[in-house]
Amino acid sequence: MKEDLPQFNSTFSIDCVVFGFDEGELKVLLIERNEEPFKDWCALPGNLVRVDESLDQSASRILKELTGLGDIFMEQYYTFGDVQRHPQGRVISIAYYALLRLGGDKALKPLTSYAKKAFWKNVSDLPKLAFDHQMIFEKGLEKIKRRIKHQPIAFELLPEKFTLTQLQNVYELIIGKKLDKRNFRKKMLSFGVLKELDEKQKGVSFRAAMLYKFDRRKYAKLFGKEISF
Amino acid sequence: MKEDLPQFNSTFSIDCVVFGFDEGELKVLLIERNEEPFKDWCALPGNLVRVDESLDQSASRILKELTGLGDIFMEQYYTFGDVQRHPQGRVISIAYYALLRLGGDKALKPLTSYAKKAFWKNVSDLPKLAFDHQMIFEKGLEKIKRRIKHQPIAFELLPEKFTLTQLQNVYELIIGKKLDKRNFRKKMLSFGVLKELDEKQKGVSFRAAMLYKFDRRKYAKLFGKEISF
DNA sequence: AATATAGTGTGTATTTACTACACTAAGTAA
DNA sequence: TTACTTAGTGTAGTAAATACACACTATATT
Repeated sequence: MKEDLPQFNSTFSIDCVVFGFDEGELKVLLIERNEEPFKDWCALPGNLVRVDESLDQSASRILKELTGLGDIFMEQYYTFGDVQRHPQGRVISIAYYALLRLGGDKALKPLTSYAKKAFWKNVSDLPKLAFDHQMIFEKGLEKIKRRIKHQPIAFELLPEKFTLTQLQNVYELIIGKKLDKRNFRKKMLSFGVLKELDEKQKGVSFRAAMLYKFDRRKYAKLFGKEISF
Repeated sequence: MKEDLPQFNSTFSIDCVVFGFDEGELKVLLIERNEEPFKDWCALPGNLVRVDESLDQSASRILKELTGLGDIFMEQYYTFGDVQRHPQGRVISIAYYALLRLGGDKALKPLTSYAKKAFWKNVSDLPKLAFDHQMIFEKGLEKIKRRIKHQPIAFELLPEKFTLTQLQNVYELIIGKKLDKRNFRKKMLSFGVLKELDEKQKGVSFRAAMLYKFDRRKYAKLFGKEISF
């Protein structure tokens, strides 16, 4: 059974649920497998953990190979270890979610070196996934839904400079309901973690909105006070 | 290196942070190791995962061996995988916390079949721990601190029947600050997940308090509404 | 028997946070 | 210059969280 797997000293793998926000949609990065098992199926990007790397390093490596980017916001959230989850033997998978800035300038395309095909899919329109990746995805989505309510992770999905409307869109998408614009702004600004820039949105065919950025210093000063929606 | 370890097909282990509440203190269950490495050191209870059991099953088994009890509240919370964390080779450890009803009647003693010694220690007074167990413990404590603010896990630390004062004690201990008694009661009762019994505390040298129990049915009906402190 | 202690049990006023809601201003395109 | 689209703002009512004061019960100590 195990002989089919590449030679690493143990069989644990990392799987990543990579979220991105673009064109008002929440997307997730999938690959198409070109090996058995589940050849030609869609799957979450992942790989075996090498003997000489930590779990976080392994996840970073996978993301780097996949996107070409380093320094991506990423967190381990659960480990899946059902006996039957991999048809060729016992493989335990440590799952990470990652949040990626897609918006605006550079429309990020996954690298083809990593897999035959890699592409963004709207979270509300996923194909069937290989292994137990459906479950891994769902648990990941649930986690960021919970987390966004208490911690400032929405910014990780937006470009450096963003408008309050974009920010609100991210919240609405992830939480899954509409928010009142005035209340949203009031509350968001009241946390004091946003910096208003002297700059406006460009290239839009209507009144340009003010740009803001997330101010990590100010956030650090809050020290545990919750930002919550 | 790896040859020193027992023969399981892969080297994953489970480590458990078992919390208990007794005599107004939050305690954690430790063992004294009687094998190398870290012979005679204190450590968190844990064991290797068997090929034919899932992670949850493995954690349940360890808890059963340790306490003799089944059906313990327990949750996986993080996986530790630094390359150097085990001196004899690469061992990835999946960490669980468990909450145990110690209070009142049966003062739970850990079974000696599991380890030479096993004992309860006050969380604020821990000895040095083997491996990276200090970190595993700290992360576990952090997790339940967070969780108790949003989900009804405090009940898992109390006997079936408990008083509101006991419940408040648990909250204060875990959250780490004093709460106003009247407000605590009002808020706690307003969630509607407690059932007042026709029964009072016994064997106390002062006015006996009303007993309550947590009503799982009512809680299930809330469906996502948060209980929060 | 008096007193100190430690716990239960209720009521109310104040402050704070949440919600609902509609218009004007600015920029673009035709 | 007009039509269109999105940005941006304030207030009032309601609900929730907090802070606070007192009365009652039972026991232990002197």
